[in-house]
Amino acid sequence: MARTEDPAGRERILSAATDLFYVNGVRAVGMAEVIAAAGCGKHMLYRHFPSKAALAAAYLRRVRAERDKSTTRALAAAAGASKTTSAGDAARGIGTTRAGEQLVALVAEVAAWVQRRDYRGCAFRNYLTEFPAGDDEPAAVARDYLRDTRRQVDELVATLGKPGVTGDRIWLLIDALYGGTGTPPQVAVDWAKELVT
Amino acid sequence: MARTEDPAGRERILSAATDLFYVNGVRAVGMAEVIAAAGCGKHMLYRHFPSKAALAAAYLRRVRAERDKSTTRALAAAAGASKTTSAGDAARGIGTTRAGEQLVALVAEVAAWVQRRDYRGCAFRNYLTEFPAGDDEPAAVARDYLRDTRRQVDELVATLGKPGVTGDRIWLLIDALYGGTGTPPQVAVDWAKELVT
DNA sequence: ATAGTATCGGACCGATCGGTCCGTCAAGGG
DNA sequence: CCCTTGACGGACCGATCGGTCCGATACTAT
Repeated sequence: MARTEDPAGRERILSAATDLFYVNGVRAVGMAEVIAAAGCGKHMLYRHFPSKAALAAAYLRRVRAERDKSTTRALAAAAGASKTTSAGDAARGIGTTRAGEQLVALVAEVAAWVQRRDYRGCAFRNYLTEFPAGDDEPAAVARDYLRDTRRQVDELVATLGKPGVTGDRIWLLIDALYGGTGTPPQVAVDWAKELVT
Repeated sequence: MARTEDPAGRERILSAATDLFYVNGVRAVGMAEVIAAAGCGKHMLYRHFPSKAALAAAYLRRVRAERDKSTTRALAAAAGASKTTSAGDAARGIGTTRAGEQLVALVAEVAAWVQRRDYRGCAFRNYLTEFPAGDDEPAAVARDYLRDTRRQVDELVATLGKPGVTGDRIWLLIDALYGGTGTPPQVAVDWAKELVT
């Protein structure tokens, strides 16, 4: 091999694709646009990502990793100085008051997320809207994310002693935040606080 | 003129386009597909709708008309046997208890809407997701709908004697319903009832 | 210095896009 | 009866899509 195999090549490509896909939508962005933004050749792109679907899947996985990290951090902070790393572990073995605080923290984390500059909706919901009949790899990544986060809420609510409708209501608030059309996100956070007390 | 000028031609085209656009997304549906589904020639289609954007705008206007009719009917029913036709008139001049019932009726109407067979999200939100930077005619129709319905909620809440946050919370429930990802819609309706009592 | 290899960037492919144009045909009125 | 009129539907247009291929280039290991 001659050069160093591409040190940050894949990262540059995926980073550029992430920005473009999220801001403009996956369908609206062509591979040529990604190549131009990444400053590489077609060779490099198709070496790392053999198709547009593979690139889109990597984009969604990247967003998911970012979301999971932020969520896990928020849950851990709400659980106190616990050294738990996975959300599932955090949900189990913590007192019910902790579970309530964690649910509020979960809603607050989403509220903070949707207030980011250039927030343009949930990347996973957006993808499923763009490809409603899609059964390809990125669609699976998107659906897995929604299923897993929904399960995360359910587990926390199960730890809490509240009636079963609380989980649905928390998830209602999260859905509202992700698809929000102007309502101040703090309203959802305050409402979640009332819900768990 | 020879033939009858096209009695239901425009209707057939718009009906076919509405189904295709809503189910598969505007971007994913080509004009040839609309033509095939409508069973007409290209001539007819481009006579009634000079461009795809015009057809998409007509599609959204059609959905809006359907939504407005259903909403107005629900509001009138909640206001009693009033003979008001416009939602704005219904909101004004009705007692505060009526306004509360109307807000619940509004949420219930959306809940019923999202439980329709083959519901695939809010057509207006979907379009804005597919064309995030769109400043064309259909985007304006979509944004107008969201703005007007939001204003409708605000007016009803103003009639009600509740604190200002109630309007945001009602709208939160409506946003959650439209972008819902599995939560039973009745949960939102029940929550709205608690909210206005 | 030279051989070898990885990258670049553009030519190129077939398919499809929205949109235009026109030859053909059927129907209704003089 | 013919003749006007309008719809059909396919040919066609330029542009763009995702994806392949290849010549030119530049760098590294020997």
